[in-house]
Amino acid sequence: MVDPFAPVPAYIQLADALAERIKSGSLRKLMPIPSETSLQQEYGVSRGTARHAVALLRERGLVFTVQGRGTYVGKPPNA
Amino acid sequence: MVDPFAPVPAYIQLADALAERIKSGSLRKLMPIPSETSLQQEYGVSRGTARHAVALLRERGLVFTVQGRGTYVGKPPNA
DNA sequence: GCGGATTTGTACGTATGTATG
DNA sequence: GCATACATACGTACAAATCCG
Repeated sequence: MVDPFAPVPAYIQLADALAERIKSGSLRKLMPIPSETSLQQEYGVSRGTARHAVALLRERGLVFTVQGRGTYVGKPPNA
Repeated sequence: MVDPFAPVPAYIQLADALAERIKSGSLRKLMPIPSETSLQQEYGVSRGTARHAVALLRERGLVFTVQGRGTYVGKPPNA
C-alpha cells in the first residue's frame, strides 16, 4: 500500500515496490506483473498513477509492455 | 491544429509539430516553447495531451524543463 | 468468424501541491 | 499576495489489441 502522505510521490513508491518484487525474484523474468487494475486495488492508487509507475519501470528497462496482453519482466523476446 | 480523427495520437501529432518548429528554427535554442496552456489553446488539445507531447520532446533531448519556469529548446546550460 | 472478457492505449476533466517571479 | 507554470493524483470514457469459448 502506498502512503499518500509521504513526501515521495505515489507513482515512485509503487515503481520502487515493483522493482523490489522483481529484484527479489517474486516477479520473475518473462512473467507478467499485475495488471494496472490489480495494482490499482493492491496499492490503493488510481489507474493513472499505476500506469505512471509502470512507465518508469519501462524507462529503466525492467519490463516491457504488450497492448492487450500485459506487462512482463525483462526485455522483449524478439526484435 | 491537431486532428482528433487521425490514426496517429494527438500527443504525437503535437510533439511532431513542435519538433518541426524547433528544426525549422522558428523555436530557437534556449528560447521557451509555448506554455502548456498555450499549446492547449493553440492546438485544441487538453493540458494532459500537451504535457504528454512535451514529455516526448524531453525524452528525445530536444528540450529541457524547469519547474515553475517553462520548457526550453536545447540542453540545460549548466550541470 | 463472432462475442465477451481482460488489458493496455488514448483523451478528457478536475483538484491540489510546489516552485518561481 | 498574486499570477504563472510545472508536478502529482484522482476520476471518467472510449478505443485497440488480445485471448478464449
